[in-house]
Amino acid sequence: MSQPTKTSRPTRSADVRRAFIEFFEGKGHTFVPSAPVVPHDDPTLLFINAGMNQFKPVFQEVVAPGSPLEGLTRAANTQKCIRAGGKHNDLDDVGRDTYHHTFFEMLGNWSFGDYFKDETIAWAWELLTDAFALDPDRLYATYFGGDTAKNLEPDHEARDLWLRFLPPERVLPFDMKDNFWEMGDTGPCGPCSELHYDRVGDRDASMLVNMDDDSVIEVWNLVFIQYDRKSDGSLTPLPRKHVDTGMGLERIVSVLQNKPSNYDTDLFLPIFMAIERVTGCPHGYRGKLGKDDADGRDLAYRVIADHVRTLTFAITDGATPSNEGRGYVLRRILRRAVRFGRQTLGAKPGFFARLVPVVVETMGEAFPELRTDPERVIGIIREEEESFGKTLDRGILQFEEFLGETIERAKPRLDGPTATELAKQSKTRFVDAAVRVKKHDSVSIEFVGENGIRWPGGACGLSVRNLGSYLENRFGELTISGEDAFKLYDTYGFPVDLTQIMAEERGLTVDIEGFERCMEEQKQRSRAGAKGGGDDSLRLEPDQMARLKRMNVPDTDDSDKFHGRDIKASVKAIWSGRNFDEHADLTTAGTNRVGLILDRTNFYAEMGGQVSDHGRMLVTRETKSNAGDAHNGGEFRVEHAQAFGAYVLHIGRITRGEIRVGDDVQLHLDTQRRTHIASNHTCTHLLNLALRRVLGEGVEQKGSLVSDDRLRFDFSRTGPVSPEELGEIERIVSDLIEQDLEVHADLADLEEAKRINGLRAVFGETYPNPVRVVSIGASVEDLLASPGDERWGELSIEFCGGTHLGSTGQARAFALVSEEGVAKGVRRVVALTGVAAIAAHQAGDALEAQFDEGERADATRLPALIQNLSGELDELTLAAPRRGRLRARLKALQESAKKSKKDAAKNRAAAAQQMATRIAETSGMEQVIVSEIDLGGDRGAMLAAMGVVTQACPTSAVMLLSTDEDAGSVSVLGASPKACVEKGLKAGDWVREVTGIMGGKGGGKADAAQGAGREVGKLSEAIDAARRFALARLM
RNA sequence: GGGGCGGUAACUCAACUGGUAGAGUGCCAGCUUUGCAAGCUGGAAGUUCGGGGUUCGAGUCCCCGUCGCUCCA
Repeated sequence: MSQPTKTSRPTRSADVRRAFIEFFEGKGHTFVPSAPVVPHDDPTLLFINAGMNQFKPVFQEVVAPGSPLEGLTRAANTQKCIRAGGKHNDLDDVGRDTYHHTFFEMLGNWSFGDYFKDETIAWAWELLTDAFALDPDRLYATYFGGDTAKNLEPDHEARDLWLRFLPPERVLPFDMKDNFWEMGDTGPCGPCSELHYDRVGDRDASMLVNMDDDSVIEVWNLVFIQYDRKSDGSLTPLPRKHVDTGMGLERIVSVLQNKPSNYDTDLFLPIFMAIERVTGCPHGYRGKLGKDDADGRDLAYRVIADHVRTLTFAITDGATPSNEGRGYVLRRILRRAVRFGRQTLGAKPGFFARLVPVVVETMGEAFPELRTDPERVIGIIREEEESFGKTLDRGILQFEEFLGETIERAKPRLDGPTATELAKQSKTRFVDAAVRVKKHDSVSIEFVGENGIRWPGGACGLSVRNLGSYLENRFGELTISGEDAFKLYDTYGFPVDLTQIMAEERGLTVDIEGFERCMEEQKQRSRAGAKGGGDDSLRLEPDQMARLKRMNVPDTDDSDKFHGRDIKASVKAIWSGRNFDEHADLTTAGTNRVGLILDRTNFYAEMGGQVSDHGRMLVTRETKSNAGDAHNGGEFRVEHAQAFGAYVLHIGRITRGEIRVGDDVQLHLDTQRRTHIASNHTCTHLLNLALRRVLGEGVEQKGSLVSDDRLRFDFSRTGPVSPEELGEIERIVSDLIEQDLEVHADLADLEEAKRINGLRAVFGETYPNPVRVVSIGASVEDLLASPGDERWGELSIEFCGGTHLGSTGQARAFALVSEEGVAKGVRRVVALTGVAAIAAHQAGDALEAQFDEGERADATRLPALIQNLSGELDELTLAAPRRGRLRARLKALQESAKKSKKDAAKNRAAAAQQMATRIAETSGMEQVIVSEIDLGGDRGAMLAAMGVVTQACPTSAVMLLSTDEDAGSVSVLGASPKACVEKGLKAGDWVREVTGIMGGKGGGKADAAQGAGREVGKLSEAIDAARRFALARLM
């Protein structure tokens, strides 16, 4: 008995999204746009997998000052999520049911220490029954029923709040597994409460809740974060309680549209239509599952639709398919989709990339970032599809080889061609295009190819006839070993089930258990390897930060981090990595590193790609309580400084005496290091500007590292940067240094600053307000006075919190030292400044001089010179443009060296030929020719001579000996024509015998052999022995 | 982070337990042929990814590096 709708129910997915957000905006929530699915700054997370990810710092109470999250108490949004690769989701399940996805949207509302269970539950009820107009009789609520073993009370509070809206029989308790949420082993956690919806209605479905029944599904999970779990397992109530809710958009839309499956909604139907069009599959999506979907066609539709969403979003947000980390997850997802498309739907190569536009079209309004550069996404996917095709081709060849070996093992001898030969013949047919038929014996094999990839079976046309039954008749059942199947998978990326299909078509089976065993071993190995490297860096986990707060340790005041002068501060805490200690000294701390927290600091902590300052701390006044002690003047060497939330941890070693909490210390920066860092940082900005000038506006910063000895800058760009362009970039930066422009840095209002013409900000980065603007060549004041001024477009203006030079001239010099690709579409340059840059330029000058000399040098000296120059060219730190030029010159030198070497060889060969002709003439038709020849150690020439002699005297056994005075050895070559071999003279034995006499070794084949003797003096003895040996055999 | 496989002529790939680096395609020249992805003959083209080692001798074996592919974490 559904009541009349108070509000008209939203049905289009776009309306559902909007209605949800507007509902919560109406309840005082701030709309915070979805974070990118690729968490660039969180290496522990492959992808954003829940709405709360971007709010983690708020829950952990570690929001950096000035962050957009600061002061946030209520938020709502729809968050794009990817679940794949982690423990959460098995990729293979996606598409087999109606609700697993690798990509989905999570609608959510949050309270950060603001409202709690009462409002959360009331609003959830109001949204579903009023704004979404769902039938209240079909809703069931669950709450946490407590856990006696863990000493946790049932959440009666939530239960009672539900009873305001629902009868008791539809408010159900569940255990830890279903209704208690934990982020990790430690940290914030708490009970949760879920809303479930009965798709059928007019019944009591309470027994079906949480039973994995397709008709009764969870639609909304409300998490009440009220505890903090300590490392010892105990729970303490949080001072500030939070709410985190999540409602899967795909699922709620299916409910609102009255569809039995997420895939039957308007989120997927347009994609299905596009798949039908792009694959040319004659049948559309039917929505069948499992047994009803016998040919797996609907499964394929679902897999492809899900995966194209994932790939489109992930690539848009900056990830790329690759062979490691999250890139690898993407690669697997893409390949899975491509295989389903090609195998089941008969799609043509490149079909998957053509699905990107439909995703952009349907989702572009909610997620405008999709529209920025869809061509890039299409390009990356297309390339990846193509390389997958190559992988499969290689795998097919390898499969044929293994197949041959398998058959060979089963029955070593065959009449006619061996099975291996058969497989090899068929292999060449694979590589050829179109249709070929190979006939032999009773075997007829037909392969039909299609633009590079040949799929076995069905739709795409590869069929192998008769081979299977032929083999079966001859050998009975054959099995491809687990090792072979695993090797195909492990080394060539060839999917096992494809191996199975191909084996079956040939009447073979695959040892799957053996395969699994190999797989398990591989996993063991990887895990063992992963444990090796321990991370010994000192870190402050959220747990410890909370503890510092309770110890009343104030946030570190870092407002002195820019000026670089010494300051005084006092020690507030000492972190050993395990405990907060009262003191640390040489003996207790030993060589271990400890972390100090001060009330204020002038150290710049590692941030935004800039490394931290180094320096020293000297105890100036000891704490009164210990004034009597003899712990005079402690000294601490700071090797690293890192910010954790609002605390700056100074990491380093005690170098003298002792440091206690409460001590006053003098902070002394390593100013030389700081200057180097500033120089590299300022030049990074100049470089950014120069890159944009030379390579165009398409240059987007993708990463940056500023350290004391170099700077590294990654940017978007397809294809390498030419040496000319590099030279131009280097010149522009050098010019800007030459001009000695003043560097300005000031805080500005974020919105105002964003309007400045020519401002560079990093894509996807969030900036605090007020934001620090670093401008080179114009004061921030001037910029803000007329933000639209065209002149600013020519300047370097960036949001940046780093340390910089006072003016560009202090950098003194700049040298680009390398340029390389780091990922598809991303290039990396490394550069030096200051003395290091000057040194690089000087080294370049010196090397250039050597080149000048080398180009005038005599041909005989050239090889040695080239070796030397090429070594230096690789070893020396040089400016990249110059390196490019010198490489070209080296190439020219090598060419000319090669030419003279070839000429020399030709001359020697001519000489050798003359000598050889004379030998042949004087020897006549003797059966055995043993002759000394004067060719030094030049084996090539000797071989040429041997060729002449054997050609002139084809029936003679020939041995040539040449003394190499320099090396003190005698090279020996022997040749024995077929007739002589048959009589028992094998060239290998002959040479071995002769070289043995001269204290050397040698060997070879029966018809030709070579070796060398060590004792030049025994040459004539050896020659006599050679004759005797040969004649004895030939008698 | 831990494994597996690979890098040879412009391209695609051969080369057995270490023993004179080859084939097809393409290129160049000539011939034949007045046409279309034609035929014949000849030719040029190699730092076998870089460096070190073992060896009488290394494309091949060992070590280091580099690049590509691939699996696992």
